[in-house]
Amino acid sequence: MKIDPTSKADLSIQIAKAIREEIMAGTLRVDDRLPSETELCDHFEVSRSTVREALKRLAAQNLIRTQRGASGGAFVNRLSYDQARGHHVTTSTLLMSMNEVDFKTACEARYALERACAPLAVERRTADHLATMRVEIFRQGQPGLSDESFCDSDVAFHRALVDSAGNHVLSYQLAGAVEATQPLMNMITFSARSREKIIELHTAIADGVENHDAELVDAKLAELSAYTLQLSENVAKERSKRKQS
Amino acid sequence: MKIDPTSKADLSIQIAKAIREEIMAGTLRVDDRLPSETELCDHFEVSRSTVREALKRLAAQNLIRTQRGASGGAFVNRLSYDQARGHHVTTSTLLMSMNEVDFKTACEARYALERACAPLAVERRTADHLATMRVEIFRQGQPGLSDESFCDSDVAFHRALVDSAGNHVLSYQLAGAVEATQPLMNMITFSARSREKIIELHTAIADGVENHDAELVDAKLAELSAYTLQLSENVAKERSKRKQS
DNA sequence: TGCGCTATTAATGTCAGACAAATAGAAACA
DNA sequence: TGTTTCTATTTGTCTGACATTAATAGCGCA
Repeated sequence: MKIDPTSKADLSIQIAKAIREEIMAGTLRVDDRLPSETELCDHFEVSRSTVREALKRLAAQNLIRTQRGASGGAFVNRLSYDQARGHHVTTSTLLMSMNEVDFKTACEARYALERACAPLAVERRTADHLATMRVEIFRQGQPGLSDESFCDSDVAFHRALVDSAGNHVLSYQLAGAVEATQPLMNMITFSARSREKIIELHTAIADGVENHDAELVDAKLAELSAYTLQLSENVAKERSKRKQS
Repeated sequence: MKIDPTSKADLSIQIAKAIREEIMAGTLRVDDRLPSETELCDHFEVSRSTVREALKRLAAQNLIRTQRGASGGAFVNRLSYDQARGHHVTTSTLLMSMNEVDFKTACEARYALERACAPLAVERRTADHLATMRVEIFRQGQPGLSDESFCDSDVAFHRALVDSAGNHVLSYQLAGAVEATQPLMNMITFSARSREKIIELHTAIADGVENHDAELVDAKLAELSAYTLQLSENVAKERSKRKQS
């Protein structure tokens, strides 16, 4: 646990790295207390500001949490699925918006992954998951629902589908793919007719999950993927038409 | 872009959040320069240390990069796939080790996702991907290879498989699932016989990808998944036996 | 004119010391 | 014994200073 003062890298980066490696190696375990800021200053022979900047870096990754007061300090944080999911979604969303990922690529990735959940979902789905899916389908059919709310409900539906596979790790990994496509989905205007079609597919998927029919779920997800893609292409066409005129 | 000084949350957290939201909303775009630290101090009415801690938080998420010197400053960073992948792998690994994810769950998630790539991989694989896969298979057959190196090669093989699907987003999402299982895989001792079996399956997969045979790839991945799981169960049995004696 | 060196300047990185605020635990007290 | 107060410890914030880096303008000189 040492740093190289001659290195070009900023001291706070080096210190953060040193501590991060101790956490990943298991030398520092969940809920262990790190030395106090003053002790870290002594150890690394840097000022308190530098130590603090290093700790903030770690806190930004949810690796540590801090507490004030006597017997406070910085503690190794247990990374929860929720925290990790939130991070993953943020990063995925930014990655896709900054690199101008086209709808086709995003859509393809999303449905490929979702279809991977189908066999597990039909096997393990609980009444809770089914209920959530049905509720969201109902919401989607409400008249006067904004496009944005429709998309929100869509995400909730798909999240329930993914969760019904009963595998935390899978749910976490898919959150990025599913939720990060939402901003792209929000750019699509869903006509009453297209909503009807989507609801029909959602219903078929929910039925398939309920009846342990993996093949049906897979087929309907493929259809949904193709249909979503087609809608996005229509939007693209409309836009280029408007540009010309 | 304001903060609430009466809030309980730390100022540096609030400031980081405010700036992060501007980036996510697109108000601040890639390569835009943020105001200098001094200007941010004036704007948020806090000290420079506080502003700096906020910036370090954002830097830890690769959202900004900083440059010294005149015309330096903090710039909105374009999140690269590599950076995002690195983050994702780190987080996934920690998530799995801290929450004591069992091998079965991790393995199931990993292979479910990998099988989702198969149809795309057989369609789009390039000569490069195939060559990488063959090279790794060759490495895996070298005598005297340590278990760790064998696992490294295994990861490289699977990464090539995933990449051959030709979808950046998919590759990014799967990196977490594939690479984060490596520490768990490293706990398995691969006998000469089990290595032989795995190499056989890898070869069949590579053949399937080369010959555009999605069904074969899918089947062999399923076999590989089952076999890996079986190996891990043997390890678990051995361990419990040793405990009793 | 055009090239190369230097000084300036503006920005981040680091340091030092102070005070504020929170909190747990000890001490004093009813 | 229960409650309050005090104290010590630790993180959060502020202030001001200097170090380091790097772009740029200015200057001298061929």
